[in-house]
Formats: sequence, C-alpha cells, structure tokens
Amino acid sequence: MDALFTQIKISVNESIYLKDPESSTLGKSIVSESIHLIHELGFEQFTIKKLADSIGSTESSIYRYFENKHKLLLYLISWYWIWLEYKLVISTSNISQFEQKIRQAISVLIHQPEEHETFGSINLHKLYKLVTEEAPKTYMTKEVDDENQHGVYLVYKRICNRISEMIVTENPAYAYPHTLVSMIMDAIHRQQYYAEHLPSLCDAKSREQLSDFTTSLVLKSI
Amino acid sequence: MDALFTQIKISVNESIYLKDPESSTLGKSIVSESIHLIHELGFEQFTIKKLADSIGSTESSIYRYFENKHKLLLYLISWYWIWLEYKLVISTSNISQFEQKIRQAISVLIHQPEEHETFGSINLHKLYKLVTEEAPKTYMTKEVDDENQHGVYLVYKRICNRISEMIVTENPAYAYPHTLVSMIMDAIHRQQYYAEHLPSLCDAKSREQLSDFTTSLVLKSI
DNA sequence: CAAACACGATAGTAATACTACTAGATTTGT
DNA sequence: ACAAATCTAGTAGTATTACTATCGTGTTTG
Repeated sequence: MDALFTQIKISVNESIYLKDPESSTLGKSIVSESIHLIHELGFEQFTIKKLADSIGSTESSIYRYFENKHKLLLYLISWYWIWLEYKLVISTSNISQFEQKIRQAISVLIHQPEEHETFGSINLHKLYKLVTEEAPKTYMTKEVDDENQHGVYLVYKRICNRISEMIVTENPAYAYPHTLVSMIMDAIHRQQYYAEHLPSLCDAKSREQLSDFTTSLVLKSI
Repeated sequence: MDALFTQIKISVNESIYLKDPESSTLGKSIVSESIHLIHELGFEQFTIKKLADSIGSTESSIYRYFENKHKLLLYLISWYWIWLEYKLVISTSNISQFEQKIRQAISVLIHQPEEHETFGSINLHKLYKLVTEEAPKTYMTKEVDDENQHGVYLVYKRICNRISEMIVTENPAYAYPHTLVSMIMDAIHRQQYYAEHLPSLCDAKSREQLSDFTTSLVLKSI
C-alpha cells in the first residue's frame, strides 16, 4: 500500500450504504469478498446468498449494510473513483506543463494495480478489473436520476471536471472538454475489455498502446 | 418505413433465438412489445412474465422463442446493428471523398429515427433509445466469449471494420483505426445517455453538437 | 384420413431478492 | 453496579423470478 495513503480513509457517499462497512469487521469482509466474488462470477451471477456463504455470514446481515446488490456494486465502484481522484490530484498538482499533466492524468487512469496490491482489506488489482467489467451497470439503470440527485456520481463527475479544466486552461476555446474527457474515461476501460474479449474491435492490445492512443487523441483534438 | 427496405428481411444470427420470431405473429409481438417494455421499465425490471401478460400470452410461449431475457435483448440489439449496417453501406458506398464518407457514416450512427417510425412491427425510435440505454449489457456478461464464438457480435464488428477501412484507405499509417471507431460507436450512444441523465459529463447536448464533436475528433486524429 | 408434428397453455420447481422477527451482546444512565 | 436501552447478527419466513415438464388442440402431410 502506498505510504501516502495509510492515513487516509475513503469516505463513500452515505446514501449508498445503510451502515458504513468500514465500521466493522463484517462490513470489511463484505466489501473485500464481494470484489472477489463479483469479479469471479460476474455481477449477474453474483448473489447476496453466495456472498454470505463465502464469508460465513447470512443474507440479512449483509442487507443491514447494503439495501441491495446494486448498491453494493455502486459502493465498490465509487470507492475506486474516490481512490483514483486522490491519485490523480496528488500526481498532477505539481505539474504545470499541459502535455505532461494530461499524460500523467491518462497514465493514472490506465494504470492497473499489481496483483495482490491492496489498500486496507481491498484488493486494488481485482477492483480495477471489476471497474472495467462492470462500471456501466452502476449508472445504466432506471434509478440513475434518483441516485444522481443523491450525489452518488459526484466524484466521477469531479474527476471528469478536473481533467476538463486542464484542457480548458490550455485551450479556452475548445468546445467539448467534458465530452472528450468522459469519452476517454469510458474508453480506457472499455478498450481493455475489448482487448480481452472482443479483440477485433481494437488495435491497441497493450496498456502502453492504449495510453499512446488516448494521449495523442486528446492532444490532437484540442 | 423506407421504401428501399420493404423487401429486405433482417436475419439475426440463429444462435440467438430458439425459434425465429419473424416466423409467426406471436414472435413478432414478442419482439415489438419487448422493445416497448424494456424501454419503459429498464432491462433489470423487465421480466418475461410482464411481457407475456402485456401481449396476452404466457411465459412458456415466449421461452420457446428465446432461451432467456438476455438472449431477447441480444436479438433486439443485433437487429438494430444489422439494420444500421444496411443504412451505412447504402448511404456511404457511392461517396468517394473521405471526409464526406466519414461524415455520412457518423451521421448514420447518430441519426435517431422519428417517433413512430417503424420497420415492419419494430418501432425504430424506441429501438434506438433501447440501444443507447442497454447496449453494453449485451456483451458485458460472463457469457461474452461463448457468444462471441457463436458469431453473435459479427455484425457489430463488421460495422466497426467498415468504418475502420475508410480510415485506413485515407491514412494507411494510422495505427488505431478499430480502437478509434469502436470508441466513437460507444461514445455516440453513451454521450446521448449522459446528455439525458448525467449532463455534467458532457458539453455536446444536441445531436448536432455530438456529430460535430465526433467528426472533428476523427478528422483530427488520423 | 390418420399419424406426425407444431403450437400455445397449464402447472409446476428451484433459486433469488428481500423482510419480519428473535435472541444475544454491548452500551448507557442513574 | 446493574437494569434499561440499543445495537448486532441470526432464523425463518414470503413474493417474485427464471425456467421446465407436460398436456391438449389444431394443422400438415404421407
């Protein structure tokens, strides 16, 4: 775990959970084991019962922390974006030159933690894979407007905004900074998913190539 | 309905259905009503029972056509891409100049059919909305590799390939044509979704702006 | 014209998402 | 110190969902 983060607590929007999973050992094992299980089974095949069984607890205990399995997914992916925002801010704040700043931002977005890399009880490597495999399912539901009003997507939007502002600072006339940034934020994960499952949809097979593609896309566009 | 298409039958990959829904009136009403219902309820809240009730049939009758609700979604969205490929090929084949060709391709991708515009019993307007709301759920599942091997995504990949080839013809040295095209194919729908539900993630609020953004992105990139 | 078959309906089952309730442990107020 | 209040997790449900096995009827075909 990065020494810088040992003091930091990731605080997820309270409307996502019923009881803070950080507040108990059961809560923590719900979180860490669900990352493992959702990654293994896929979100559709993942059930609260299976989770309860694999941590030696019961369904109702888990439902005390999360209203339903969708909220649990939302928690995990929100957690990721909060963590990513820290990394983004820390690693770009002292860079003044635009191109370097953008390169760094993209590199942070693309960086997949090493296997077994953890933050507390959370396996960052598996969480990253979970984001590439499941992220759109958090907001592509009928509850999106409601959840959005509760501030569930604030962190994600703020990340998009931070990178957009780098672009606007460089070129105030550029009309579509948010569109461009939210597009590449999606694409970075989607393209890695394609590389693994639908390779004929992409040429950038490695993370290096994807980084190269994304960076030059941004630099040429603005 | 476009006069050109009155003779054409859209033939979806056979591994998607158990019995061709085009072959009976029940099949046709399963398809047309499911578009309506999935759009109305969202795919998660949509059930085979609800579909059966609203067409005055039964669950088991529907299961004779589709193995499960995921396959039904796959059918609808595959149907859309087959239809789109026709439109793409017809409207770009006689254009020789690159920029015009790309503009036309993007325009076809972005074009949302008018309300009540239909093709046979299929409401094209609602189907387009369904694609923007649900498309990633077709391939972001644990069955993706299996389905891919059965050729379920061939049409989508072929569309990506056709547009990629336009780019390669213009600039054979460009390294990421498929990545660029699959990214914009995703983005065109995702950005329309954002415009409606998470507007702070985008600046392009109208279809015209999105078209403008996408076109200049491609032209500047290659 | 009867045997084969296609078709849709009925009536189930197992699993899932979720809830109401209960018992035990911990904290708190006096 | 200790009883009342509260907090926590577990037991035992229910309603719904996804899916299946079987049945009867109408249609086609040898």
